[in-house]
Amino acid sequence: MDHQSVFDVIGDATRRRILALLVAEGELCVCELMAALDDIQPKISRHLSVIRDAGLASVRREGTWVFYRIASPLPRWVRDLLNTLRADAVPDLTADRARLKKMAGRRTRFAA
Amino acid sequence: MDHQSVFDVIGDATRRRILALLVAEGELCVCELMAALDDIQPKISRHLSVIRDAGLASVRREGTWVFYRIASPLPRWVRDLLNTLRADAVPDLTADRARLKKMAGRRTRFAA
DNA sequence: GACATATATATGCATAGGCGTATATTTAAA
DNA sequence: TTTAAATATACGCCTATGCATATATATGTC
Repeated sequence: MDHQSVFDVIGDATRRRILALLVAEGELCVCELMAALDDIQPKISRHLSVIRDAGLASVRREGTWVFYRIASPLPRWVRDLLNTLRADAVPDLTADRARLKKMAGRRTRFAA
Repeated sequence: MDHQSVFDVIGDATRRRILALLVAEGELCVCELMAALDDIQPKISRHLSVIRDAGLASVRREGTWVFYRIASPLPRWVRDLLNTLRADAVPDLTADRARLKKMAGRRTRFAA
């Protein structure tokens, strides 16, 4: 676990929004993150790869969907750092969670 | 308190070393930080101005010396963030504190 | 005022990193 | 095996930022 790369990850606002959502919601797929952040797919995907390469998230594939979650276990200082990414530290988080909740047809394949 | 500028501050390794020292030691002047980090004055000074401009440190002048300390009060999330800058998150901290302790003629003017 | 100490800032350079667009890959279904 | 959906990557562009060096600005002493 490289220290600088961890701080590089949380230095970007989009990545903080993603991490804050993963901390708050657990596992999310790329399309859910697109809906929550209201942003385009390549951007979300590229930031996710940065997060993953730093060892902060792990990936699980299910069909065409790819689910990301906070990696575990993590060093204590990294967990502490991620736990600071609450709504006061990431102001977009509240709106992002609201958009996620309203996401049309969310995980319909599971329901079917 | 601008969120991005706070994360910009802690994104730099030198600034994390400075902040970690201020959290651990309290008030320090520029020359003490130069000794602790074993680095040149303009570099330390420039990083200190970034830290100060972000509202994370406050300044007190005493003769030719300028002392920096962690600003107060700070929003909870900022305090939480700064409190993660312990020795596990800032590996240089231990060596930096050791150099500070050994600093020749530290604060002789106070002793005199 | 002249000088020394401590600190701050300006300048030019080099590099890193984020963005949008386009395209590639993977998986499932028909 | 063609098609569609979901995700990943490549490319060129632009900006931001850190660095070293040089210089400027206090502050105190003689």
